[in-house]
Amino acid sequence: MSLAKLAVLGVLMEKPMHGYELKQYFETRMPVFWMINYGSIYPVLKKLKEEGLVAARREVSEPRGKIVYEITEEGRREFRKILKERIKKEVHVRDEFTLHLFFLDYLGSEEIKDLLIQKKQGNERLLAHLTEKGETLKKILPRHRFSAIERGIMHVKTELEWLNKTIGGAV
Amino acid sequence: MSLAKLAVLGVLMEKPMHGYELKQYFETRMPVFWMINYGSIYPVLKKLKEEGLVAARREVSEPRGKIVYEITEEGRREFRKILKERIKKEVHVRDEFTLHLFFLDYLGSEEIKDLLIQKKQGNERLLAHLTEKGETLKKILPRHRFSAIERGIMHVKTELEWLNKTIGGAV
DNA sequence: CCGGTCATGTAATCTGTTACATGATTAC
DNA sequence: GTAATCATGTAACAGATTACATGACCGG
Repeated sequence: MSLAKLAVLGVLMEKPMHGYELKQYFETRMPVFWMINYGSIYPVLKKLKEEGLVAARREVSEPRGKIVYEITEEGRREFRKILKERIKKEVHVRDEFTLHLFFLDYLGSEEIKDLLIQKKQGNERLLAHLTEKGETLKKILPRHRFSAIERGIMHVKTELEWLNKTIGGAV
Repeated sequence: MSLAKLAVLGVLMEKPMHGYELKQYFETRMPVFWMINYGSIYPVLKKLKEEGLVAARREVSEPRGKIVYEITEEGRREFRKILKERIKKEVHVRDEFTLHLFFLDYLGSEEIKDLLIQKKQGNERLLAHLTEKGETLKKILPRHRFSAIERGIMHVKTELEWLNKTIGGAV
């Protein structure tokens, strides 16, 4: 199962939704952390329906309007199964930025410093944003969803620590 | 430019290589941090050649053997330009595991605990591996390539900190 | 009635992985 | 001579993004 399918199925675990609403959900409830676009959502919903993991119904009141998708019992079982499997998969430290860092020595030391300072500012903005978001979300989010945000904050702080150290060392 | 192209070009910045050698380079010099497979390497080399970013020459001694690729001056310029551009791009906290965490509350608390403990063990193994690797690489790697490894270690430690906290809280 | 946003969808494209296919060279 | 590994490449597929296309509905 693709990540996009798992993501959609996971959101539908909460309540039935239509495609447009799903997009908004990602934008407002998992901002910064996850995104998905219409070019994925509709094809994914179609496939999930074909596999019997979601059921679709057109709102009776709106004959040409929204199509609401509801996760089926089989969908819930499958979701839990796949989620567990994926989490078990190997841990990795593989991200784009790591690759970029491997090549950083090919740039000039002034350039490097500028780039790292820019990164630092970006991370500071992100930290401020997450901290604020975290405060307001603390009470209303389910336990582990909040702890996912906490985790994000911790990693951003670590990134800042590393950036400060590296910028300092680059003087 | 795709990540795979940047990765190949970045490795060729060090010295001319043939396809098979490139694969080994990633496996031995950036283990855990980055990987690339033949199905990408050869098509990427072909494209880079067409774009004039690398030059290919067949080893004279081996008429049917290795094709050595060397980065061109234009390739070097382009590599530095693209690397800077990519680093400037927005900071993100988007990874598969984050998405999975958002859905963790749909699993049972025993299952969650088991999964987190498994993750912890995986991260401990990874930390041990990186620490050992880091020790031996410290002297021989260019400055920022080493600091990329340090960064990896810091993030793995943060992950462990978060896992311990979360496992503790889940009791 | 007109602009925004709600709502659904497809087509083209890009990137990357897996699997397959082939053959040379080296070590035993 | 035969197994391992060196070496290059293609084809099929999977996953996701971007751009395009369409039209309903609502507020001013």
